Formats: sequence, C-alpha cells, structure tokens
Amino acid sequence: MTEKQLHILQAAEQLFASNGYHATSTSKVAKAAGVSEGLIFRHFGNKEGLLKAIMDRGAELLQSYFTSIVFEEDPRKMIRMTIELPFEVVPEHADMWQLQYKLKWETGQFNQQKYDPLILALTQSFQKLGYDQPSTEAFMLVAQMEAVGEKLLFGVIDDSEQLQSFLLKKYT
Amino acid sequence: MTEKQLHILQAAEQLFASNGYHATSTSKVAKAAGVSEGLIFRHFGNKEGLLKAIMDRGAELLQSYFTSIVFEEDPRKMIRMTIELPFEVVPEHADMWQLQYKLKWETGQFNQQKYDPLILALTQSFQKLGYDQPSTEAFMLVAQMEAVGEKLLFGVIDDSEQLQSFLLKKYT
Amino acid sequence: MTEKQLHILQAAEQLFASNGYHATSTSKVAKAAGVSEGLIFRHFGNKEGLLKAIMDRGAELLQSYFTSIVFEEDPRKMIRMTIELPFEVVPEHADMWQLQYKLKWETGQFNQQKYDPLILALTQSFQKLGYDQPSTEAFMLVAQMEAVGEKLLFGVIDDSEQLQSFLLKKYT
Amino acid sequence: MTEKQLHILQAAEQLFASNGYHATSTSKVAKAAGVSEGLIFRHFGNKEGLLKAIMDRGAELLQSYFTSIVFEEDPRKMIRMTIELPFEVVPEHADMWQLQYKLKWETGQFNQQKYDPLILALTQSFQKLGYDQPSTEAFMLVAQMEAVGEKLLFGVIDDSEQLQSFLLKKYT
DNA sequence: TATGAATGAGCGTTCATTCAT
DNA sequence: AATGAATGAACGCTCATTCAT
Repeated sequence: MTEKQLHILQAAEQLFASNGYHATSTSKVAKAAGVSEGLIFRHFGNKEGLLKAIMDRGAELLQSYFTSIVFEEDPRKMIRMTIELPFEVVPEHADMWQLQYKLKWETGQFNQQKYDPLILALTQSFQKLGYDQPSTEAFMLVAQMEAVGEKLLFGVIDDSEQLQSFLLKKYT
Repeated sequence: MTEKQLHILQAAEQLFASNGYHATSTSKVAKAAGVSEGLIFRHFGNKEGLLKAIMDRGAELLQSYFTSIVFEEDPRKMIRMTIELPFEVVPEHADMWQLQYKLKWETGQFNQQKYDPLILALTQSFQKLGYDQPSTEAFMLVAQMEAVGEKLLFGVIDDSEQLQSFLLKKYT
Repeated sequence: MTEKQLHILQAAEQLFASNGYHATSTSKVAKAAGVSEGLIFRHFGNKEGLLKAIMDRGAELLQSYFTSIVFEEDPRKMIRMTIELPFEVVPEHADMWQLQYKLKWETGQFNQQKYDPLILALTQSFQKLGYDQPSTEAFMLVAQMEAVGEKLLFGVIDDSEQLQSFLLKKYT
Repeated sequence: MTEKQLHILQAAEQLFASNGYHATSTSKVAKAAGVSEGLIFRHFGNKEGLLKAIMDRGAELLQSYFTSIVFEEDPRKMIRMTIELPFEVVPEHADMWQLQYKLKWETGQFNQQKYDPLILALTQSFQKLGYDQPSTEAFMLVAQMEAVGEKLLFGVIDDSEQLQSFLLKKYT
C-alpha cells in the first residue's frame, strides 16, 4: 500500500461518509486526496472497488472490536462492554460508522451476519445469567446499540453518559 | 393536486424507495409516471422539490399514526401501541418506510423532532407508571421501535410475533 | 427526422469516413454538426447507434443502385452497368464509400450478402452469354469492381476512363 | 533487437490485426507481451512508432514474396506465381495480412508503391505475351489478387481451389 | 535495460434542467 | 397544462505518455 493509495482511501472514506457514495464523484475524491483521478482506477479498478476497499477496512476494524468482547468470560462484563461499545467507538471513528450506516441503506446490502458472532456470544451470557429468552435478549441488545450509534452520529443525544449509565443499570 | 401530479409522486416514491434518491433519474420517474420529463419541473420546480413533496406525504402519514397513540390515556396501552406500531405499519407501507430510512441517511436530513410528540407522550406514561428515568425510557423505546422497523424491512427477523410478545412482556 | 438529426448524421458520416469510427469522438461529431453532444445520445442511443443509422442510409443507397442493374434484361448491358458502377458512384458519394470500406475492416463485420442479389443476377447474364463458370465469373467481376472502387478512393488511378474502357472491352 | 522487443512486436501485431490499431491499447500490448508499459515507449518512442515497426516488418515479408516472382523469366510462370500468391500466403500469414488490410483503411496510409515492382515486372510479362494494354492488365491482375486475399481473410470463398484454377485458366 | 506508479486529457454517456410549441 | 427537443456540465473510466527508481 503506497502513500497515495492511503490518501485516496482516507479521502474517499471521509467524502463517502459525509456525502454518500453516489453523491461523491471520483474527481472530488482525487482532488481531496491530492492525486490524479486516473490513479484511483489504477489502484482500485473502479469506483465500486474503492468502496469495497474502504468497507474491508471497516469490517476489519469492526471485527477487532468484536473479538475483544466475544472472548470475555464474565457474562456481565461482556454485556457491559457491548453497551459501552457505541459510546467509545462511534466518536472515535465517526466517519467509518457514518459510512457503514449510509451504505447499509444506499446499497441495500446489509450484512446482518457481521453481528452473528457477537449475538451468539451474548446469547450464552444471557443464558448463564438465567434470562428467559436469551437469544432474543441478545438480538435486541445489539439492535439497541446500533440505534444508539445512529443517534450519536446524528447528534441527537444530549447527555450520552447518562444514557450509558441508564443502559448499564438496565442490564446488570 | 392533478391526476398526473399524483402519478409522478407515486412513481417517484416507489423508485426512490427501491433505488435511492441519487440513483433515480428524473427521466426514469417521468417514464414510470407516464408523463413528459418537463412536467416534473413545472410541478415541483426541481428534483429536490419532488423529494420534499414525497417527504411531506410521508411525514403526514407518520403523524396520523402518532396521533392515535399520543392521545391514548391509559399509559400501558400507549406503550403497547407503540410497540405494535412497527409490526403493523411497516409491512403495510413498506415502500414509504424504506424511503424514509433511505433518505434519512442519503440526504442526512434526519428530523428527530418528528418523534418529539410521541416521546413526550411516552415520557408522561412512563412517569405515571413510576419509572425512574421516564424520558430516557421513552427515548430508548422509540429508538428500539425504529431499530425493529429497520430489521423488519431488511427481513432479518424470523419470528416477528415472538419478538413482539417479548417486547410487550418487557414493558408491561 | 428533425433538421438537427440530419446535421448529426451528415457530420458523422463525413468524420467517420475521413478519420474512422474509433478515431472520431462524439464530441467532434457534435461540434461539426453544431449541436450539443447530449443530443447525439438522445437521438441515436449511443455511438454505435449513430454508426448503425449511417450504415442503414448507406445500405439503402447501395440497394437503390443495385436494383437498377439487377432488373436489366440485356445481359451485356447488365455487365456494362456493373463495370460503370464504381466509376460513377464512387466519385459522387465518396464519403459514404470510404466509410463502407473503412468499417468493413474496422468492425470486421463484412456483409458479403449485400452483393448476393447482384452476383446472382450477373451469374444468369454470364450463363446466357455462354460463359463456362458463370457464378465464378460474376463473383470475380464484383470483386474487381470493389477493388476498382478502392483504388479510386485512394486516388491511385491516373486515367480512370482508360481503365473503364479496358474493362468494358474485356467483358463484351 | 532484444528478445523483449520482439515479444512486443509480436504481441502488437497479433492484437492490432485482430482488434485494430485504435482499439488496442498500449497497456494491452504490454500485458500480452509480458512487459512493462514503459518499455514500449523506450523502444518505439510512441504508439505510432510501434505501428511503423510492425508495418516495416510486414513490408519486408511482402517484398520477400515479390522478389521470388519478379525475377522469374518465364512470363506465364510469373503470372501463375502471382495468382497463386494469395492462396498460399494469406492462410499462412493470416495475422499479418489482416493487419495490412486493416491498417490500409484505418490509418489511410496506403502505399500503392509497394506493388510497383511487381506491377512493372508483370507489365513486361504481359507485353512479352502480346497483350494489348500490358500495364493495365498488370494493374488489374494485382488488384484482383488483393481482392481475392481480402475475400479469403473474410472466409467468403467456399472453394478456393476452384477459384484458383479459374483464374489460372483465364490468364494462360 | 526495465519497471510500474503517476499523470492529465479525452472518451462515451447520463443527467437535471430549460424552453419553444 | 403538457410535451419533448435541446442543452451543457458532470460523471466514471481509459488512454498514451512520463519519470523516478
């Protein structure tokens, strides 16, 4: 990965995230990356290839967060880590998350399976804690964290710490 | 509103919903509506005006659903109605909902205020029922219902009745 | 067929003929036709559609020449008319002929069948005149006329009248 | 001429022949030759230089065929060899011939002079045999052989042996 | 000699929009 | 109110060519 390739990826990630995939032209990406437009196509084949490269980076990041949760043995701790996830990771990688949410709708290709390992692990945790319908609990917890991430991105949450402690109290 | 105006709106609603705003050309809308290209611009000014008209129709529909909930006096019943909302309304008006979700991200113009009356009313209900943090409860309930609507649209919920009863049990 | 459509066809015919299909850009065609580039695509779909429209016009012209020959009853006269064909028609419609020859090679889609009616009619004439292998005679006569047309276009024939009378003498 | 230079020439010859000059990109040539893109330009200056090098090779090959004919002393034998030329040489070097024909039209740079030595020699042969207009006879014989070569390349000749003997009978 | 990253102009095509009818 | 021919800017992408290594 050359330096310019990275410039392209970063510029595209930021522009796709803030304006959307279709509304971002390759020429704008090139300009923002300080690179000729042709270089995008040499390195990524076409615009969709560029998108895919970004998505792959995002998926890797997502996985790296999930693994640290999934292998946690203490069920309460695992749930706590899940709840903390959006509050920590969304502000830190806002661009990437905005992009993930945007593309979920723009491309219509939502890959629910990404969350499967997390949901499975949470199911076991809820089971250990004696919940009635552990898999549904896990499903809805993850769904809520997605929703919270969304709201954080849109900036409609005034007091995020209060919301976080509210959620933690609910599940522990 | 002439008949042709309505044709345009319906065609655009369906196309925007399934393909997205940017990926739908005005010429495709015109063709689908059985109308000349120019007519769209005579009636709606420009493509964005067409979008706005559609969004307004959607907002009206949304409000009509909310009002029946908001004026419910029995707090438990109001909460139940809120939970039932996505399970009933999303399958019935899938196009419109898909559109609302899509545009929320594609245009970035999400209007959280739409939910304010509902959240406010729910806050009062939770208060009546003695919940600790009624406004946060209301906020998260609505957020969950949004998330459930999303999942229903994507078809990743196997047993929607079971999920519905799970949620009802949680809140009553 | 509007006036501008005709302008486009004429400009394209001339440019394709002198520079070739691939070497002629649609923007050059538009400029030469005094028309916006987009109009080409509205009327002809794409560049290939433009080419096809030109080829169709050419085929019509070709057919109109052939019919007057094919229905000639006097075998000697039919042969004479065939021989005279390139000397008359090539100078008059040089652009169109240049284009036909160019595309025969550029696109690789040579349609020998175009000549079939002419070859068939000539075969009968040679037969009437008692030639040994009338169909081969007809085939080679047409091939020679194609070759003469080529040479005329390239301007490598000094004395075309002398060549014409040479050929006439050969076959009568 | 290094080994890589030869690879480039062969790849370009084959690609130009089958797809045409304009439709063949230098990058495709480089890939087919197993060589970096830059090397083409180091060796041949630019794309046109590459074309020229190929044409020169073709002209050499053509000349080598002509010389064996031109120095034939028996006039009937010389004519026979000329007639046999396309039937022998075209199937053997189809690529090269296709290229020569294609470029004749695509680049417009047809060099009739290539045939001059052959036409001159044939003129003398026809003179020896007492033909009336020997130079025109020679010109048209060569033109016919070009046309036959064309038809062979396009695969529109069913029985090439019959055609060959037809032509031989005509001239001997 | 040879590579391949990088360029910038140009390509065919689509699009939102205008306007004479 | 309604049409559809016409526009021109932008789009994604390809290309011949350059140059540091």
